[in-house]
Amino acid sequence: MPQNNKPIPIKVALVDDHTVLVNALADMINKWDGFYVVFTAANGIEMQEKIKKCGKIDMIILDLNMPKMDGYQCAGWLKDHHPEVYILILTMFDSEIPLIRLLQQGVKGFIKKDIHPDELKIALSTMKTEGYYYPIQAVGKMVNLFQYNRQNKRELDTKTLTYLEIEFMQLVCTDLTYKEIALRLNLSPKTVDALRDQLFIRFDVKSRVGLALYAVKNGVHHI
Amino acid sequence: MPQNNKPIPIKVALVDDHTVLVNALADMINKWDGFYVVFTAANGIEMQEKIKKCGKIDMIILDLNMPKMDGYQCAGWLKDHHPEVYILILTMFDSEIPLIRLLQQGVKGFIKKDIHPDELKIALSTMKTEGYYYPIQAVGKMVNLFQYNRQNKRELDTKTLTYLEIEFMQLVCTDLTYKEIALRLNLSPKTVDALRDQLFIRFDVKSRVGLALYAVKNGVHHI
DNA sequence: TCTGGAAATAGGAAAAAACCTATTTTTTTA
DNA sequence: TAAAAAAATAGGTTTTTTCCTATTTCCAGA
Repeated sequence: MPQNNKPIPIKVALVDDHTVLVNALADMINKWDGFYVVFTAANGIEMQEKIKKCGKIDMIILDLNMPKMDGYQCAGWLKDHHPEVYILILTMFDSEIPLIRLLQQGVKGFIKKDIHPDELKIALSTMKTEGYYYPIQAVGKMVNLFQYNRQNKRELDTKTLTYLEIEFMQLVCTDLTYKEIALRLNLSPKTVDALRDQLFIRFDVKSRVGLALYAVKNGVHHI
Repeated sequence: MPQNNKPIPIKVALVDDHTVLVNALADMINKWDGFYVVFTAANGIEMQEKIKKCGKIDMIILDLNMPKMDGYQCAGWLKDHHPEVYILILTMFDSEIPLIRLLQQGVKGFIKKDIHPDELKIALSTMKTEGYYYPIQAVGKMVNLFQYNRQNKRELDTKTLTYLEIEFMQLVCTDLTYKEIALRLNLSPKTVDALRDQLFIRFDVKSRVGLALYAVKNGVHHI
């Protein structure tokens, strides 16, 4: 079939465990000019299978919170096996913590679920033309990251977490005691105490429960 | 315009803070025969306004987890002001705790977001013809509720919570100590201790963190 | 109205969490 | 490379949580 002057549509895939929503989204995107949904999947495993079966895609929209294989893991796998695919993360929470991790995984876009469909279309179009899309808030965070790296003003940015801090926060969300967490992290219990107290101040919480809920809210721990 | 032999479409409203998704859902439902989306809203306040402006609706689909006014509160308000409206709850988590509360608020249907669109259509159609829709798992829970009420076999059903337990679980998700929680609940600290220990066993957790995460997972606490 | 079971209460002990302050080690960068 | 900053560590104290075991109170059903 001749393509005439119409451009070849961008091949999109959707991965989200909320099946109703992912289907509704797919229908919507299929109606847009220049986009075509190749497949939808409910989790990372299904995504891997369908990529093999359905062949090359240009863009993939990932939910961050999914069972089995979450958005980070999906992004990591895609980076390793299909680095040419543009990744857009669609997330529920207004989390700022995950940004570094997402950038490290080669994610090209990031958008919250409470946006208007028009903004999603803009995000996809921008990814197509510019190669990336980040909302203005995320751009601000990125600027902070650079400032942190250059000026070492850690305390100005309470939201971005180091890899150790992320590991610690995930262990905070378990039944392990701090002593046991210290063992796991190969740190002295006293170091873990200090780490915790520092995070109490940064996240403005007063107890381990506060830390755990912060972790969930910000996508560090998935429930 | 003459309606001929076509039945009058059911007027549906959607309330969910994830704007992209709610719009995609609305498009999907509008394509179905016999249904017509009157309005969508991002939260309970918006819902109240639009009900006044857009007039009578037949059915409303509510997300359980929303900022400002959540699904329970929306359902409560609707029960008081528009008792004739059929309420379908669309929820993210496979929560079983909220069932009693939803039933008390007069909710006529309950469905998870990980279902296939066809099942949503079935749910809406069934609500139209039968007046209610509950998936088979929820029906099992209801049977349990009756068994609890009739036989007092509390320990058989670890999932359903009393009003006090729900209040307690919500306070567990704060920085309050158990002593402070006891004060709020007008109970002795020792009673609160017993309540906690009992919930540890029922939910198979070993610490307050476990309780808090259980609360989030099961829709008792909204983050 | 008696009674079995659940809810509420209690005392006490051990463990863990939270909160101080201070020193050593490592890393950064001027 | 020396100074400064950050990370890791330490000792000790207080508070809170967790875990026992038991008693009292209350309520529904035989």
